[in-house]
Amino acid sequence: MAKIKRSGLVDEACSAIKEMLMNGDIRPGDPILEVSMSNKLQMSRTPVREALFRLEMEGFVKNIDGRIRTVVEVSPQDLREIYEIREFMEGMAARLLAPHIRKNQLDYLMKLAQQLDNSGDISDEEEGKFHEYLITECGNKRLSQFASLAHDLWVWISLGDGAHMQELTDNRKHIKISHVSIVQALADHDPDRAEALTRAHLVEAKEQLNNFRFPARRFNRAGDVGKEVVAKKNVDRKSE
Amino acid sequence: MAKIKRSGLVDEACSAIKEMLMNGDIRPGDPILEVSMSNKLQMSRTPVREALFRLEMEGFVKNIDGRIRTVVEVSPQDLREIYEIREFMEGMAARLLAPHIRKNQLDYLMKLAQQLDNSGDISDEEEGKFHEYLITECGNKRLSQFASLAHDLWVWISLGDGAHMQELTDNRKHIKISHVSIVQALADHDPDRAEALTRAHLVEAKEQLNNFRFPARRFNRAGDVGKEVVAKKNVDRKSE
DNA sequence: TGTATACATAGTGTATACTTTAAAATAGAG
DNA sequence: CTCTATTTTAAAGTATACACTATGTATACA
Repeated sequence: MAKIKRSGLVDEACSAIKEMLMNGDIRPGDPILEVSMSNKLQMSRTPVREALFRLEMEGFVKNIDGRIRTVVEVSPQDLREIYEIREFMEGMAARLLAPHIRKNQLDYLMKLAQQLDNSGDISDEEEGKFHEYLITECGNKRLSQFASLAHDLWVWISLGDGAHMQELTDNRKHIKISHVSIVQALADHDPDRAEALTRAHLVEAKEQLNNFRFPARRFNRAGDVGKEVVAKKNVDRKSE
Repeated sequence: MAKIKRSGLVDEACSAIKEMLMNGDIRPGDPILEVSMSNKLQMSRTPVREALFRLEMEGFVKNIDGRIRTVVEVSPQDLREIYEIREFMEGMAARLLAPHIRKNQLDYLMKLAQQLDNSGDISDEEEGKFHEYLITECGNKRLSQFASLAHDLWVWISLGDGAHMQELTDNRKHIKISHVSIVQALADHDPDRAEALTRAHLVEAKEQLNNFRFPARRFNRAGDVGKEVVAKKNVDRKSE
């Protein structure tokens, strides 16, 4: 019997570190050292190393001078880039989906869209579901992969400033382009309209974001990076 | 002064393997074993391993059952996906570039575009330059990165069937949407037109491709994969 | 002869020891 | 006292040894 169980630790390390990122245990600018991380995760450097490489490719970690790895600090520029990519990717997904979309897919999307449009209180999860469904069903694996990566990054960044995102959520109701209209375009097998509406929907959302000022630095750290390296070494628990 | 020279071998391994791919020394379906590769490259498994992970993320290598890595076999589906991504990415790049494009950028592009449109004999390199310039100058680093990756993949795939690509080149002249018209849209700072034309240009090129039938398997291997593992092993033994 | 089980093998996953490098600290000279 | 050169050191890069697992093969038994 094929037991596909290989390569456990690197996946484990990867998701553990991602969780630390999501929880805010490690924050932008924080150094990530192979040894201390491997201690923390109770494994050797090797799988941690690989996990860090992966996270680096995925955009969570950077290697500024080729020496010490740190959690990336998200600039307004980065935010813009990631949002732009979402716009295009999801627009593309809608376009690709339009010609071939099946009835059960339409049913699922329409149900979700109606919920989203009618409910004044939109949860990020529900909203995410809609957009993610377009991505995963579009039929282009590579696109799905890259877009879901961009999505993960976006989620992480969003977590960095809860208050900001709250304001955004409160103002989702002002978005004029409805989810239902997107689904209708899909139902009509109209790629141009599907793409245009999806993208416009996200552009509107972006403008909402802009109205509420992107913070210049979304994760404000009190400490200095250089100092923190030393502190990290001496006692991993000391954070302030 | 600071000599940024770290992590030499993994880069070396990466480009060496990529070159093997480009040269056709290793072909789709061929197994890639860490040990034999590290012997071939005169280095230990560790950097080779990392290089292979990177190449796997980049889409050149796959790990079918979680055990043995092989060079990916490009299906027509894959081809379609990669081309689709190019379409959207380059369209996106043109859109992003349009509002802010500078005079010297326009000058460069226009010169190139005129060469491309006038010359009946279009080299892939020249054609590539134009599209790559859009990508690199669009101002979205992440897009650039992903798109240039897709570009590399495309180049590799293209190399797999010279004859096919020759036919394509011969028929470039039939493409109706000129490069100059794209540059004009950029000069007018018209994002919609820039995007639409760029994408349409690539769609046309794709249709040319379709006219000449995508081969179902672009790299026809005589041997069987399983056999080749054994053969490879024996050869390596001999060389030692 | 066919099937199941045990053993051999080969290849990756993981740990660890060793090497290199760059940054920080310290000492020495101006 | 400051600036530079040298030593120290910490962290990543690299090599290698070891562990685990799946697959293939051979043998024994039905």
